[in-house]
Amino acid sequence: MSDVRVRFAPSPTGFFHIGSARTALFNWLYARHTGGTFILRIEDTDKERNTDEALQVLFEGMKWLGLNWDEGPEVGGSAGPYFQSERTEVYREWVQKLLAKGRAYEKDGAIWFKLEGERYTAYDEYLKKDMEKVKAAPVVIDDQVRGRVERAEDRDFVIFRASGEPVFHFVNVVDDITMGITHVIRGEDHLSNTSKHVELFRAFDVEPPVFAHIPLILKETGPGKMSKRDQGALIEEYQNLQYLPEAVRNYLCLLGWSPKDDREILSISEIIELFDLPAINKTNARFDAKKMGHFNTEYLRAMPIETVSWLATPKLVEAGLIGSEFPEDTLQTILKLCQEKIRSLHELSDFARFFFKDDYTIIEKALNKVLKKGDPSTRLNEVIQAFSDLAHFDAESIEAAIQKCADASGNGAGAYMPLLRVAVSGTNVGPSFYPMLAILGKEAVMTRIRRFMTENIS
RNA sequence: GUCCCGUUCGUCUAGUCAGGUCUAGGACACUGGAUUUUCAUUCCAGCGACAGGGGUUCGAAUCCCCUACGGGAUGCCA
Repeated sequence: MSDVRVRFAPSPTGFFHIGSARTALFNWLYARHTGGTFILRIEDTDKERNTDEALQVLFEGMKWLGLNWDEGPEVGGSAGPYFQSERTEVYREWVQKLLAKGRAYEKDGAIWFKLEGERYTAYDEYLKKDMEKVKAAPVVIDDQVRGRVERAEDRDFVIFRASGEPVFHFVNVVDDITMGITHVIRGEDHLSNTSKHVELFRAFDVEPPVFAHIPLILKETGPGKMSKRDQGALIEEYQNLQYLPEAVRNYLCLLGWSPKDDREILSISEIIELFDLPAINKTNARFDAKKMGHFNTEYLRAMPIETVSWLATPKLVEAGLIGSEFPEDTLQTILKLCQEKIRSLHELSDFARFFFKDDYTIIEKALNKVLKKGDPSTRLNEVIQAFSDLAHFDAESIEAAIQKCADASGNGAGAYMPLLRVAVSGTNVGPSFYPMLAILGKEAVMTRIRRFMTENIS
């Protein structure tokens, strides 16, 4: 156990943004790497935006990604409460310290933090008016990611609104002090705010924590950072797509960090061991949905069939394809065939439907393609004949039977396989062909071929 | 406007701190080929980058300066 204490401090907005998730992840990784403590603190000072559902989205997203917290909501801890909405007394007490020291003052009903330095008035281009400015000494931070960064604040800023509610910069610093935070790992969008925060730490006579500002995640196309409206920006989307959380987490780790060798698929324990602050990139990373999908596919393929079955069963039951008593060994045989073909679990119900149900739809395009060449009825009648002679309907026998038809007609097996596949599964894309027929069984295959002929070949 | 941060294949990145082993490596994507007498998988190959300029040096992707471009901040949002 080390004395490292890091925190993830989201404000509940009703969605879990991929950038926030990555910030949470990096904090969690650092805590686990150092044997420190990972704290979850809810920054809900903006009351209107906070609802219980919003909180649940956050908690569920964190848990889904495997980011368990050591202190915070639900688990408690000695530095609580962990909701800023419940820390009003703490903030009142701490703002008094500044007031007493003359480092804060009231104006327009709000409380302002007072910078130290020579004062003058100057026109502000951004605010488009004259403002009182301060020649404050520059703040220097030794950022673990970006190195030495120097910046000077030049205006007093509000720490308590006229409404009586404290402002982000203030509560952030007070909480980091009272919760004993040693390392602040957050998005680069806060880098410019850090001088405000360091000014506050100093005004409280507290040594600031170590800072590490991580790069942002940019939208896939177009300018700017990922916004909640962009495709793939929300963790909920991956949950809905039934992506594997390990895959999402692995991809997120690699957005702004790398193990410094050619490895990409890494177990979480390997990542925990290798992860460190100075190894984080300085450059913003652009989100890539295809690469994210690639990780999911890799993880899915590597998954033990028992796990695939365990994950897939509820989905298949929900889709009405199987009952809960479906034989496990048959299910696993089917899933094994599907596992190597699908890219994500959410494709499974559609992909495997024909294994369980006769009501699969025949895809128009596939049908036309397959009916266009040769003489489909003749081919299928040959197959029916060949199959009816089979004593054992296993993959090898089926292959031999088709081969026999192909040899006899001189057409090649290519004239039979796509046609048969459409007849028994409705599509020209699917699992490995011969094993697939074997699982379906002779009776079902024959019935489906006959039905196909009467319904689709005039 | 001002301030802060950044810039290697289309994208994620290795290499930069400790200059030569870099005719710049890997992955995703894309293109082509082989395998599968189907679709997919797999395998192989190809395409493809040090933002530009100046300097330091025997030697620069790597160090310094300038420019350009990108991102962020500049709220009584967080």
